[in-house]
Amino acid sequence: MRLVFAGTPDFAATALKALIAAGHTIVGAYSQPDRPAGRGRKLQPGPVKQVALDHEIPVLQPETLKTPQAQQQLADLNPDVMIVAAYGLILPKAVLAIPTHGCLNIHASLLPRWRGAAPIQRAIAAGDTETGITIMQMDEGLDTGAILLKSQTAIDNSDTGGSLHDRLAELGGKAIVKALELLRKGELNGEPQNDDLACYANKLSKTEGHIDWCADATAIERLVRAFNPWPGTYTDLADQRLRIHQARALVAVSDVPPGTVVQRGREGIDIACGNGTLRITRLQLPGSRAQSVNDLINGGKELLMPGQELR
RNA sequence: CGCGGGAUGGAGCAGCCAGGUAGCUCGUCAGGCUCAUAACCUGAAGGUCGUAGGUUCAAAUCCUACUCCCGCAA
Repeated sequence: MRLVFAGTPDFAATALKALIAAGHTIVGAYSQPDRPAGRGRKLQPGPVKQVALDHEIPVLQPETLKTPQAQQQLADLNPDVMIVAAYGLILPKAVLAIPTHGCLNIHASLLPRWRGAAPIQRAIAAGDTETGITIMQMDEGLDTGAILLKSQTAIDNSDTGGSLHDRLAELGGKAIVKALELLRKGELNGEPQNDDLACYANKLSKTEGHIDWCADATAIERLVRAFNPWPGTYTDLADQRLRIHQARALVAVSDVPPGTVVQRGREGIDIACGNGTLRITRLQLPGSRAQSVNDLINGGKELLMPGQELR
């Protein structure tokens, strides 16, 4: 089969590598145009582009797929299937119809739950105990297409956005390879989604990572895990912004206002929350890299002393 | 040329502004105390102060360039 791949970040690159390893022929790889990124704002190729270049797969980076020219370009590749994973561009109806078997999407949740941009982090933040990968036949809606294949994994309470992302990326690669195998045998069948069970995973923003100490400690802990390593959670101490990398909720309740440091020790720094207490175990100071609370105390700085308040 | 912070034994930091003996909290190793310990006491090892130049009698410290790391912004 002639496959066209479309994706941009690491999650998609892992799937692309799985397809290549499974011996598939990729006749073209779509990826978002290089954007100025990082310090110095240099143009940087995304992970999918990098993998494609390494395997001498032609890379296409149109700004949009809405133009007739872009669509003709895809048609010229004469694809049987287009595999889409975290591409970031809308596929118009005309594009969905170009490949013989349409477009298959690798989505990082068990649809119809968590349709949208950030299903991995939203699942952790919501306290889900299970998530997975759905291979879906794309239609015009946002992650509304028929479900072709699911693969699940448990979320445990040490999972972070990063660890779950990596696990799901691997699962996604395996799932798409399996789906194509079923498609080849004519055994890939779709099942419509139950829209009543749908919910949406909104895009993550950095400001969402600003910890609200009035919230429940367990909810904050889940946010910290979900947003690690990106976009990260933070709080303000006086004029310094502290990034919180690791924390866990304690049941202990104190009578001080939420955001107040109640205890400071080598095992962690405890902060009063709206309900419960959050023990910060790993954090990052301005200009520095992430460090454990033990390291912070070794440094001798009188930061986060009991009684200080975080905002 | 986007803005700013940083690099000092294995870890986290102080010292730099006002050049002159390598410091602190840990870790490691050895010994001691103890029924015992991640606790306590004593001692030891371990550092080209990111790299390369410059100024100086003398540079971790002042000047220049470069490398790498971090935050913001994208």
